[in-house]
Amino acid sequence: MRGSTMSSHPSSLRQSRISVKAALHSEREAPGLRLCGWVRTLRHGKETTFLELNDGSCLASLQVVVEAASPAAAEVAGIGTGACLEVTGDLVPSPAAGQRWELRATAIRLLGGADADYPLQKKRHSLEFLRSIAHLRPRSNTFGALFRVRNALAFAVHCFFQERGFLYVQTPIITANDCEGAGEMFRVTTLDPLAPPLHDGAVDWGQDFFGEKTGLTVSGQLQAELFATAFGDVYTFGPTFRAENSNTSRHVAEFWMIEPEMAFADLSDDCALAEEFLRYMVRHALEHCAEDLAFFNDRIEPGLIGKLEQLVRSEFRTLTYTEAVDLLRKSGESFSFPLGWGLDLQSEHERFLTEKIVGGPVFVTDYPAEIKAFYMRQNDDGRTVAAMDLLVPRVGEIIGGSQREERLDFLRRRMAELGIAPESLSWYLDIRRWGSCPHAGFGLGFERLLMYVTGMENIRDVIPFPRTPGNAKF
RNA sequence: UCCCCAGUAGCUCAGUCGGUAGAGCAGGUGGCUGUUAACCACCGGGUCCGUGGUUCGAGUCCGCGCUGGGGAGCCA
Repeated sequence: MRGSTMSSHPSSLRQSRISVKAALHSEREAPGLRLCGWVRTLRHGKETTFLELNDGSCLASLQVVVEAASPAAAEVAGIGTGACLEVTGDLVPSPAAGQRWELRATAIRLLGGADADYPLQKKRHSLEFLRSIAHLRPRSNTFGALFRVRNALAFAVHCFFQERGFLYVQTPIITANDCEGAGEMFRVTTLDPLAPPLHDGAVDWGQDFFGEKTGLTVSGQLQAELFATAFGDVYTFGPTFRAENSNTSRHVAEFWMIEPEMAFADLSDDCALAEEFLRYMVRHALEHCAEDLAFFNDRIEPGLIGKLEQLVRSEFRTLTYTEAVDLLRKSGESFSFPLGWGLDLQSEHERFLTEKIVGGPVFVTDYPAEIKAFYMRQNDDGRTVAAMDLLVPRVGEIIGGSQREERLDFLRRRMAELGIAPESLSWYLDIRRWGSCPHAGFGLGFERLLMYVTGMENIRDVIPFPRTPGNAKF
């Protein structure tokens, strides 16, 4: 730092400041504390002004008491909700109900004012409105709680895998595979959109930056498989992109996916890992995010904590696809979509399975080969593959995985049936050619996990700045 | 992309049979009060999403469009 104009520069603030969370957890009175944060609400009186200061360190705000006689009073005279303050004062037991500690201000400095147009008011706002002010919604109770839980679970993902010896691999964001069948890709190109080079009337992708047609990844799985055949157990955790024109509460164009891949593992190992993973995430949230989860339990999904505690204790059910279809048939429920062996389970079927028949998470395994991807291992019955979906109430499919086809001839035959050119995936086939091994993995949508853990019902409300068709604001 | 619903003050909403706009919160002023979604009184605040039509007259009825939400498909 240089220059006398920086005498009140932020670094000195930073060194002396303590968080609201630390203040609220204090064991004793503490004079001369300094805090910085944003005013959630304030109540002016003749003798006293009360304001609630929140700095995102926890859900609760700290009540700051400003006596009219104090020099701090002048500074808060004209401020409104949303203003940013530096507050110095003494932490003392609060004489009134509602909070254990409060800060009696001795000095206040306005760092950033907020006028009456500040959109976040001290009232309940709709999630739709908050979505339209995504740059400000982290300052609300719901989104404050949400992004603290998101942070805790992102960290827990790494803890879980690192504790078990999985290698974290960063698979590419830009990729040339477009035959995975996982969804439409966003195109990545440096060609002039108004005058692309042409060859035989079509765009000549050979002249593009990478010398071939490329896009943003729809899955890191194929590359994770390559690493699994060198390191055994690996995982990815990164952004994933789908250019589908999906308009639902469960889909976004950019999301974060967790994809473990295990060598020397079959489908039951895969299910076991998924179950252990989900239980670990939920236990981590219960242990580290108690205050925020209590908020979600009260305001977002009544019974949420009970549901999560139940999940930690119970074993997940597993049904084969064939059993699931039978159970749905025998349920007597009338569905609007047809049900039959060989047909894909519709959302209404999946929801009925997990919410009504099982009443909790359920694996559905061994789907007909025709409705699943080319890389899934073919079962001995000749008509099903070793696939699994994990379904949970309210969210639906949260995990999709499989044992991979490790037998070169089986994989080649399946690709030929589906018209996938072997040259385009020669490296993928090479893994089966030299030192192939049984392996399995799954993909888990991080945002869907957050929906399940917090009870939030729209995926756009569990990611900082959601990307959906027609919307890439912020 | 398809089906359904909605759009009125900064926010949440009401608005009857088609007759020209209302409340609470927020803001301003004053009062009162260890308050805590504070309270009381008064004041300011409107492109009724846009556009075209029906009508003497449209927030209200009809067409088209835009935006948002719910559901479906695709999936994580």
